[in-house]
Amino acid sequence: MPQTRKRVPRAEREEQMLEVARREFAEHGYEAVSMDAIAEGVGVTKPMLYAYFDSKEGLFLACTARAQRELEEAVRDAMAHPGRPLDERVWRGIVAYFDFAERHREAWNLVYPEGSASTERFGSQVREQRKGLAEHLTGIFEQAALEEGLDADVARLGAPLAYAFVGAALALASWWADHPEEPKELLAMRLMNFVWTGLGATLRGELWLPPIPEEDR
Amino acid sequence: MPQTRKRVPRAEREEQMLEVARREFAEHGYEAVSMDAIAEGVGVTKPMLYAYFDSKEGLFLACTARAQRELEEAVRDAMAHPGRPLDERVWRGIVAYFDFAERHREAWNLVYPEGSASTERFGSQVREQRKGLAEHLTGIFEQAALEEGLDADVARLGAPLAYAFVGAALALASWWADHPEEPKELLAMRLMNFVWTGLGATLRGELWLPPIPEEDR
Amino acid sequence: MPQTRKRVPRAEREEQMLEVARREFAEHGYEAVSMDAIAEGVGVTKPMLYAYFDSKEGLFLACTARAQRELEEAVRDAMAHPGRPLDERVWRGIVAYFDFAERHREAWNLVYPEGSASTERFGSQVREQRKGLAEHLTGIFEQAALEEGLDADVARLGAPLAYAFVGAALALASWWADHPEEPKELLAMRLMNFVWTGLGATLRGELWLPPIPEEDR
Amino acid sequence: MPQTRKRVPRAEREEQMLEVARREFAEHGYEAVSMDAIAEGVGVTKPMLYAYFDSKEGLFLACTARAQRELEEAVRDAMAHPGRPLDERVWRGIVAYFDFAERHREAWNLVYPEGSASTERFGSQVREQRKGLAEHLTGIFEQAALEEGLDADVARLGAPLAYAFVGAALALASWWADHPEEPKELLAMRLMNFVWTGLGATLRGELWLPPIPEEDR
DNA sequence: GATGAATGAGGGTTCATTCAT
DNA sequence: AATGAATGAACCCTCATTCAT
Repeated sequence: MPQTRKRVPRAEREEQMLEVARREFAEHGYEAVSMDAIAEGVGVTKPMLYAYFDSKEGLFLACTARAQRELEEAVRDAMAHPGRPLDERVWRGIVAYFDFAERHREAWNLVYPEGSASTERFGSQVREQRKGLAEHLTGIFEQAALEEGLDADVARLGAPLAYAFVGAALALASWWADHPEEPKELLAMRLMNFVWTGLGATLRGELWLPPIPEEDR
Repeated sequence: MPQTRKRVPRAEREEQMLEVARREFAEHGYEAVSMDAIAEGVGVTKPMLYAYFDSKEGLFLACTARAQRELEEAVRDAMAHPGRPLDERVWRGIVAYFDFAERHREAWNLVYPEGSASTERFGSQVREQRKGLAEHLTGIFEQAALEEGLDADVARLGAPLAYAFVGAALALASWWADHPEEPKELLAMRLMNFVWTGLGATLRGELWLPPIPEEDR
Repeated sequence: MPQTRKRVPRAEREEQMLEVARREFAEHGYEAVSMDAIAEGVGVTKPMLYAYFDSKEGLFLACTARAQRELEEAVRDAMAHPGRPLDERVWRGIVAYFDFAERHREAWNLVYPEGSASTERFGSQVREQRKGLAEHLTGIFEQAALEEGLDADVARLGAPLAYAFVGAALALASWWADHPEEPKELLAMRLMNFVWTGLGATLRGELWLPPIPEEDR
Repeated sequence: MPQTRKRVPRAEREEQMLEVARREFAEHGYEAVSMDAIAEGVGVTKPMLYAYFDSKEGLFLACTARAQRELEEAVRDAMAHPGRPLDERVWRGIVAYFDFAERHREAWNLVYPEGSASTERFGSQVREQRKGLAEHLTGIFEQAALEEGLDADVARLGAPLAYAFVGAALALASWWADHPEEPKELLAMRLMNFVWTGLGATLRGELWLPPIPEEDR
């Protein structure tokens, strides 16, 4: 005789589930979290989880997708100042990025599960989701390059650099986790300095060239 | 009657085990690999694995530690040209890095399990191991900065930048996995350009400063 | 707000449910069918199923009982030609039997779930229902025997033979499923020839006797 | 710390498992039996079952295959009296059949799970196994027919009749379950009488023809 | 008449790990 | 040095069934 404990409308329950699941997944990783644990955390029984999310995989993917979307939106919004110069917009993006890492640590861990939450076999799917940010940056860079009068070929070089950029930011945020005393703005400034000069030079077509190896001389 | 299948000296067996385990972990991730599968791959029975490595965790950590060490050594060796200028040494390091990613994909996947091999709950331990490279770079940067006459405080700024540097390299290597047509050297050059100018400027004390926000004016 | 989707009178709903349930049970077997699936097939929610049939078991039994009744009626009706000789009546019964197997495959599968729909733990109940046909035949045989002047004791021998008869028919129908090219009438004729001569002889008191075993001689 | 309770060689354990599983499946049907129950019956834990039989399905199929083989062999052996006339050989087969049903009730129930042990979705596989007996009979009938000088076309008619035969025997054995007071030999004689006359006539080419339907006259 | 939300119970399967030989 | 036999503990998932509306 099923004891119906509390009747909560679907949307709300879904919300609760996502919240708990996100926390658990972020903290322990996909494999280490059991559906039982999540259910208990929500105060429901397992079948409800399956009724709403079909499978553990489904629930996990729902969590990451949402976290991804939130991060992307935060950065996007911060950069959406059409009239302003590119460096300022990038700067705002960086700040938003670190801000998000600080204020939504769980979501952030799901997006960049560097050794904390595992992405396991979801690699492809999660990476696909993750591309969003880099692609967005790529677009901005290309456009900016074109506006500055560079030709399309050079502008297209921006793509891998956007990825490198995001990677640098990610690594810095990771480093930050071990040095929480560092103020966020200083961190952002560091990244900006690190990245902006080189980026600017590259987009302007300046080139560093490798020294001719001794053995080739 | 326990059939002693083949008597193989300890060192050799250990080698075989590490090899198989590394391959399996790199390809499927920690959780998805069973001790059964590894034992079968080696051609031994499970108790042997436990006799040599205590636990699954121990075996896994042995794999990552070794992979980590190999990558580190490769980069270190490449940079060990005392007389040469810093830019050249960094350049060589970058090339060695990408080279390693290309030629020892399995080891590389264990070190940077971006969604393929999971690090799962070993986050802390693996990250600890992983620090090696960035720390090494940090040391080099600091020393170079001192040699260039900068004071120690400024030099210490190099640390987070070294992390950012490695992060950028990692992201670029990831991007590379999706664009294998790109020649490795071009990639390395891109990273060098991206990173070197900014790094140099930073180490020289030049500073990009954020625009004063409108609302503060 | 509980959305009352469609108000359908009880009898009609019951009909729909039985139809869907029969189809599902016949195709996948009792255990492999979930109440969810049936409810969805009908376009109702599960509680309705329970309101009408109490339990899964109840629903299933309702399906088989009905299928059983239909088959029985078909054969009965076909044999109900009081004036005609017994062989003709039996012949008509056989034809009706195969006809039913062909035209109401689902119902037939529920009655004789040879490896398709499982009867599972309902063995006793379903077998009880299934007896109907054999018992009916028994009655006819007995009556015919009496009419032919045989005494009651011999007539009673008809009972097991009636079962054997039905078993032979069933097996032949199963064989038919693998040889659908065979015309139904030919099949019926085969069965009739197979069964009628021996049956007639038996009812007439003729006897085949086993050879005296060598070891007894 | 796994408490190794008793060490039993593989072959023996396999035997135990098959025995228990057969009993359980025969009595309650596939779905109603849990691996837990079987394991407990054997005095082992579940993983051992999986180590030896891969899956519940595998275990079940191993049971039925063996039961099938045993029954077939019993009947085959009984009929293997090359010099003797066909009727005697068939008679011996029938007796062996009922004998088996009586003495190995569990195995028999697995082969003909008429409402007791369910064959569920294994229909095709089990039926395939089951064909053996009928096919064997078919062969014997054909050969006998040829020996009696009938032409091949008529002889081939034997196939469906062999199935009908086996079906009749099965039904009779089922009926027997409800009338255990009946001596096995009498049952066999009944079947023989029922079946032999008709079969003989058919193989001799005699034909019962349906009466011309009234409406066609 | 009808529904959405909920549950308890259990089933198959897999795994890391170990004892006895 | 090596193995075959064994286990305890989970885990994912599904199902029949019901309460509150």
